[in-house]
Amino acid sequence: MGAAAERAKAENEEWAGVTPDAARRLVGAAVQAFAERGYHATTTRDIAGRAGMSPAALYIHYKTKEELLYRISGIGHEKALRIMGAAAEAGGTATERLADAVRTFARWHAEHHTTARVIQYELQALSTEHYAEITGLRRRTDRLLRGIIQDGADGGEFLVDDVPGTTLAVLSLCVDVARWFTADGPRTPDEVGALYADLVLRMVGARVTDKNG
Amino acid sequence: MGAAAERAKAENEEWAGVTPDAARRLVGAAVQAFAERGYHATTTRDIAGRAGMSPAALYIHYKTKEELLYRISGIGHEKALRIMGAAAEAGGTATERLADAVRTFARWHAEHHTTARVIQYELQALSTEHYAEITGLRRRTDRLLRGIIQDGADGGEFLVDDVPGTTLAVLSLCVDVARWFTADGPRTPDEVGALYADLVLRMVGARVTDKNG
DNA sequence: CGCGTCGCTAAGCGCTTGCTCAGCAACGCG
DNA sequence: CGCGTTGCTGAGCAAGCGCTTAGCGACGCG
Repeated sequence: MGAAAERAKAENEEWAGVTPDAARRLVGAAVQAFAERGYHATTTRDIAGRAGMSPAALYIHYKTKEELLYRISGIGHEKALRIMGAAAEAGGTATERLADAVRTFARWHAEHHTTARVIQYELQALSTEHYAEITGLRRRTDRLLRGIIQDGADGGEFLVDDVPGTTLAVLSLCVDVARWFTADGPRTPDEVGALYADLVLRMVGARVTDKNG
Repeated sequence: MGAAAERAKAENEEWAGVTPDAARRLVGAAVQAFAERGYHATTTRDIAGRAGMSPAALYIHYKTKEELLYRISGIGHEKALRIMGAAAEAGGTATERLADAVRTFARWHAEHHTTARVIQYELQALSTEHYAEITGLRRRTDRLLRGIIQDGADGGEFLVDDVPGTTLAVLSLCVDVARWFTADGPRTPDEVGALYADLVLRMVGARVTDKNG
């Protein structure tokens, strides 16, 4: 299986929850198009074309183009929230949980940079109601990360002056991976995750136990 | 002078090099509109309206809507490059230069978050030639920052495993300020600059000389 | 005054956009 | 077989887009 085929398969699995098949193909096509050109520069004809359909077929599965973006945003942000939740609720020290959170969160933004770019940078195109709903998911993700950092600061593992500010910076750092990451760059998603986990542990003043300790 | 008037004045000074007056007003209007809605969602009628003109007047000063974005991107990226250059070429230790670079660079992205958002997140709307030109400016900014970090690593001031990766992360952190910063948030641009300078010094393993040392 | 120039506007052109609608082939069910 | 349902297409509508063009009032200059 070639690299392109593998990527297509991974992208298909990402939207496994979307049925029927045509609706899933449309979501995949929309993510690609939105990530490449942006929401407003993408036409419904383009999306339908990529999914192998006529423009009219799109409207059987989605009421509007904005609904497609909303569905993508919802699924993507829920996945991001689950990743952060898994790390926050795992056992271990605050240092271990923070490293795990940043490693998996940053890695996901690299591996799924197409989806991540759409859900992080095209939010403003959502309707007011949908925007508010998605913002709620992001606030929950933020709270989980802040909880880990607060734990570490309270327990003396971390040396942090400004917990909300540091949380914001860490989240910002991970999210922005979606902007610059490309599959043909020099770094794999795993490497990005490892690098970022290391950098963030330094940011919070955690004692690093590897070669830099 | 009210806050809004002060902001308008600051925005006017930002484009002082653009003449005549009508062309400058159009640039200001375009920056606001692009930052709010994005390039593709902004109409030439909207830009002209904000500048107090008819749609046709825009085309006396700029050949296309894209040229407006190109001018804004050029001026903005040159300013960003100058900020990074001033810090890189100043005297002092690598630690001092890095702190200065991050403080001023992050602060500019907060203070001019409207402009910064446009030049950092609407680049893909540029023509191929213009995009290449702007990318050149960004590479120069990147090289300046990498130089500082490399100096600190070589001289033993910093403990950095991956200089290009760390440079990328620092730049990404500062740039992303433009995405989340709002004037009505809890932090001033100065505070963002100070916080980010502290966080970045920790990332590179610099010895911190203040209360955290 | 006469006349060209400059900055601008009202009107609108050609095109693309998001979206709709009538109709059609395939299918399941009695 | 008959018939409704499902998933889709070809054609196209109203609206809005970037951009153009003809022309107008204010001004400087001789």
